[in-house]
This record gives sequence, structure tokens and C-alpha cells, in this order.
Amino acid sequence: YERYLYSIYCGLSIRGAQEEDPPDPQLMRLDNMLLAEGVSGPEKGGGSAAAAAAAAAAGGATDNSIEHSDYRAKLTQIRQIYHTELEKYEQACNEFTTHVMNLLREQSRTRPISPKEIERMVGIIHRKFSSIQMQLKQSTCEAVMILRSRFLDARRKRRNFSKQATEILNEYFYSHLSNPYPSEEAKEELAKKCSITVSQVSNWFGNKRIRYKKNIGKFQEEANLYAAKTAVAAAVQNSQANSPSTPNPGSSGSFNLPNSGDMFMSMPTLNGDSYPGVQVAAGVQSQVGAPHNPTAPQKGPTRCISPICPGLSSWQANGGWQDEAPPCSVTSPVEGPGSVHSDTSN
DNA sequence: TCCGATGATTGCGT
DNA sequence: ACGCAATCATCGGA
Repeated sequence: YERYLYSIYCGLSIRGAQEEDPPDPQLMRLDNMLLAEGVSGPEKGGGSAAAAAAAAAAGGATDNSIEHSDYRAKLTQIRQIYHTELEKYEQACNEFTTHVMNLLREQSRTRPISPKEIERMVGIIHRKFSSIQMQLKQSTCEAVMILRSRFLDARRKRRNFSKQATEILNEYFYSHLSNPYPSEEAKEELAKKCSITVSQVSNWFGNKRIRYKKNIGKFQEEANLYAAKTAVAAAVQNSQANSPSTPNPGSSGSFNLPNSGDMFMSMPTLNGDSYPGVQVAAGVQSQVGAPHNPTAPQKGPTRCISPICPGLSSWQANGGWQDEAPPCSVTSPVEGPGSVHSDTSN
């Protein structure tokens, strides 16, 4: 709905004062717009219904009755202004028309005036005033749009997720670090667990992926934390149940992992007594902390991040969800002007 | 009050 | 339709 409205607004934002056929498509769009927003049309009832539907579609929760009533009040204000202005214009149009008619009638005594001429004058006047009306409608639409963006834009009432929710999401993310793209079912499951919507889950993963990729060093601590957590959970589960079920970290639910054949070498790290990844990371982290240009990850003493966390090294194992930052080019700087071929890397 | 963290939106590419 | 990248707008701690 939001995008629909937006496209309409964008479409009508062209201020072309093109006066043509009476069934002006632009005018019709404006009228539809105002009708949909409850500015024009029935004085009361319809407008609030449309506003309620819009708010429900945008916000979801129905607890924001205070803001909602505020929004409605403002919308009512706009509607009143619109109607009074419209009335004023209509009245002015009529007055001006009669005035001109009187003038013409007076002039008809001194010179012959054809009815065609009168008709033409009236037509001109009406066109002029209808263009003014259109401007009024347009500015009203803009006002409504601003009002909507002020009240109904979800960014303006953002609330952080609960600690539990971020915990759950992070657990999933870091236990599926090689392929952090939850399926639709997984998203639904996560949404239910976190008491958020599926689209919020999608937003979260989108943000997380991009921000993780942008600055992996910053997330190392977090990654190690959650890796340890899920590993411990898996270990506990393993020790509790002697059943020969395959130990699958992070697959407590029923997430389907595509190509789950070779990924997740984290199990080998489990057979040790502790988690070298965590310790190494703790030690290296202080050195890594050199957030220089994020755009030049290469060519510095600080590269080769992957050994920080062996258990999580699968982020590069299949090169699945990030293509830049070649991992640990051990080879000497063999950069030719145009021959960076890594032929048959397999 | 400032600034990093964070959820949501938008434009673009596929 | 989905993901990415950039951006917006708010939150929350220093």
C-alpha cells in the first residue's frame, strides 16, 4: 500500500500545468488520491476508516491509538482546509463569472456580442479556476503525504528488538555463517520465536549480512561468543543423548541446508577439550583492531582474518555469500597488470 | 548532547 | 521476488 501510494505521488509530482481535456488523467489521479485518503468524499467516517487501514498496514500493532488519533486530527485539519478553500474557489469562480457576464451584458448595449463569445469567456474562466483547483488538490496531496511520512513511516517509531530476539537471530546467523540465508520456513520459525514479523527477520538478516561483511573484525567477538554457545549446546546435546544422531550444530529446528555436504568443519574443533578459536581470536583481536579504510582490505599487515576463528572459517569455505576479500593469499605478491587468473582453483 | 548501533526504507541489479 | 548497498531516522549509552 505504501509503495502504491508513493508511486501515485511520484507520478503526480510533475507540475505540468497542462490544461486539456476535461477528463484530465492527472486530475483524476488527484481526485482518487484525495478520495482514498479520506480528504474528499464523505465528511466523516470514510476518512478515518482509510486512515485506520493505512495505519494498520504500516504499523501493524493497534496500540498506537494516541499517535493515530493525532494523525487523524491532522488529517481532519487538512480536510477542512481543503474544503473551505475549495468552496472559496468555487464561490470566487461564480462571482467572477457573473461579474464578467454583467460586463458583457453592459457592453452588448454598445456593441454586438455573440453568444459564442460569451461561451468562450466562460470557458476560459472555468479553465483558469479549475487549474487553481488542481493546484489546491496537489498541495493537499503533498500535505497528506508529508503527514503520512511523519506518522506512518515505520522508521520514525523504530524500537529495538528484545534481547532474546537478537539472541535467537544471532544464534541462527552465526551457526549458519557459511550460508546465512534462512529459508522461508526458517524465517517464519524465527519470526515466531522472536515475536516479530517475517519481513523483520528478512530485514535483520539483510542488515546483518551487509554489516558483518563490511567489518568482520568488529563482529569477531560476537561471532566467537555465539560459536561457543552453539558448540556448547551441541556438546551438551551430544553428551545427553547417546543416540547416533548426527551432531548438527545449529540445526535444532528443521532448517534445510543446501549443499550441506562439506560445510561446517566446526565439528573437528569440537573434539578438542576447549575452543582454540575463541582463544586465538581473543589474542589476535587486539592486533586486528585497525579499522583503516574498509575499502582496502588487502595490501596491509592486517589481513588474513580467517585463522582467527577456525570453527567459523566456513564463511569463506564455499565463497558463497561474499566474493571480495580473498582469504589469506599466502603466495607472494604476484600481481601482474592483467593476469590474476587463479586457474582451475579446485 | 554526541555518536555508534540498529531497524526500516529505497533504488538498483539479477 | 530477492538480495545488496546506501541511506534515513531513532535508540541508547557515554
